[in-house]
This record gives sequence, C-alpha cells and structure tokens, in this order.
Amino acid sequence: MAKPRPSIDTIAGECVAVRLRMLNRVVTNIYDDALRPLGLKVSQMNILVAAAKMGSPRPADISERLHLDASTLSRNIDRMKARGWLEVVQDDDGRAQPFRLTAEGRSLLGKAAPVWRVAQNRVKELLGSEIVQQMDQAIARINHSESS
Amino acid sequence: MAKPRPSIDTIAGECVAVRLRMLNRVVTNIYDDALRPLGLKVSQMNILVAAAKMGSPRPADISERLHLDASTLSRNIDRMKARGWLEVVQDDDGRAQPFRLTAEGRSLLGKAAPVWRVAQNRVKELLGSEIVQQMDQAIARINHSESS
DNA sequence: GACAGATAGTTGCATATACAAGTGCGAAAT
DNA sequence: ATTTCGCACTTGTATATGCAACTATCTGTC
Repeated sequence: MAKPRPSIDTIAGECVAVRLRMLNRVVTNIYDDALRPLGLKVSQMNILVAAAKMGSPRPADISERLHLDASTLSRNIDRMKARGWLEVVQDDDGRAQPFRLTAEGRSLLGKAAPVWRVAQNRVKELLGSEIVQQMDQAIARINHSESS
Repeated sequence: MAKPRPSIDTIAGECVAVRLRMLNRVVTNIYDDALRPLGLKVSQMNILVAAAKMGSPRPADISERLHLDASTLSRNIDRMKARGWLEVVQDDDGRAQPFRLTAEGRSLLGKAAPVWRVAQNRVKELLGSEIVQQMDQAIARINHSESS
C-alpha cells in the first residue's frame, strides 16, 4: 500500500512540523524575554551576529546562510537600519546593498552577549544540551542536500 | 568566572535559537509548499488536527497544548471560521468559545492527509527520521517542567 | 552596441506570532 | 448581595515570514 491515508492520530503523533513549530515558539519566547530589556529580538540578534561574523555581507549572503527569504530579510534590515544598528556599504555591483554593523549595533551586540548566555543556558537545561548537536546534524544534511 | 561575555563566534556556533528558527523555516516551507494546492497552511492544519483529536476544545485548551499564545490562536481561528472550516459550539460557561470542525473542515483535513504524508516523508529523509523522537523528548521535558 | 537572460533587491499582500491592555463572565470570600 | 479576584477571549500594535510580481543592474551572445 503506497498511499494509505494517514489517520488523525498518525498525523498528530508523528508530524515534524507541529513539533518543530512548537519548540520554535517556546524557545524564541525564552530568548525574546531575556532580550526585551535591550529592545532587541532574537530574530534581530541573529542577523547582527551573522553580519558581525561576515563583515559586510550582501543581503543575499545572509539570506542563503540563514535560509531566510530575501523579502523577509529586506524588511528586517530596514527596521534595524532605522534603529541605527546597521548601515549600507558601497559596492561596485550596482545591484548589491552590502551592509555592516554601526558602532551602536556593535555596542548593542556586546550588551546582548551576556543576556544571550543566560537564555542559552536556560534553554539547554530545558531541552537537554544534546539538542545543539542534533540540530547541527539536521542543518548539515539540509545544506549538503542543496549543494547538488 | 561566572560571566565571561560570550564571543560572536561562540554565539554563532552554539545558539539554539538560530538553529531552531532556521529548521523551522525550512520545514514549514516544505509542508506549506505541499499543502498550497489545498489553500491550507501547515499552521492551520495543525489546528485542524488538534481540534479533530480533541472534539470540541476551547481555544484555551489548544493554546495550552500547542504552546501558542491565546491572541495568536484567536485570530487563526477567526480566519478558519471565515473559510468555513470551523464553527463555534455552545457552552455553559459564558466565557468559553469551544469550536469544532465543520463537515467542510473535516473533508479538507481528509484531503490534506495524503499530502501531509508526502511532506512528512520528505522532511524525515532530509533531516533524519530520529528527529521526531528527539523533538518528542524535548517537548516532554518542557511539559514536565511546567507541571510544577 | 542591442537584446536576452540571470541576479539583487523591493513592494503588495496575506498569514503567524506575541505583548499589553481591555471586556465580559464566573467563582470565592465577606 | 457585593466585592474582589481570576479566567477566557479580543483588540491594538509591532515584528516575522513567504509568495508573486516588480525594478534595476549586470552578463553573455550576437
């Protein structure tokens, strides 16, 4: 039988999406709670970290590395530019809009780091510290499957 | 040293949130792509499944089970009522607004089931089938930690 | 050089998400 | 009975997310 219609119980009991989305909500809320005093959300901190690590990336570089839609990223960057955390960099290619952290953005990231540590520890205690390894394996498989 | 400020590399290399959010985007897109011909998103399918399994749940019941904010769920349910997939049920408690699937909602869920199977298989192949067990363990820990 | 096709980014639209604050109902204490 | 407190849900606001369609730029081909 190739296509026995899965029952409600099968879907509820096995669906990866419902589990992943649930964990995402719980974990995102823990980081966001911790970062709230800084006026920063974890989604934005992730972009700050990626940009700090990459130097002066183009949106397309971040988009690819984070598996984030270009249009989503475009508007996230807008908000962060409006707050003075990011600034654009000139580029030969007239299409590209590379950006980097401003001094203010770097300072904010510095303040966020110890707060991140608290949330990170709380999440690892809650979910088990193996979770990082497991997710890295899953992500490696995704990235590998795309290089074909 | 209790609080050595974590470096950018440490954050980038260990952060649970960035990994979980990335996986969530990738996986949600796979299910949403598969379900698009039905005009259904996986977020909505999850609510249909939970409601089908629970009978006539109150929003608060779903909210608790899925770790979903009440206000988020309120508007998700609105959209699904507007599409004719859900209907409200009378309740003694004047505060409660329990709901259930309409015939149309049940029919849609029936059509979604085989489509779900295709996406589910694709995701398990991509991420490894152990992922379901691993996430169930994490969720069990979360639910256990809340019962205190 | 002109045109076709690819690439980078933006904008319109719809949905998902959560916090803060509000409304309305119920229950418990007095 | 009234008051107080808590629960269930809704509404205002802001952010995040992605698809479709668009503009601008670059690149290769002729």
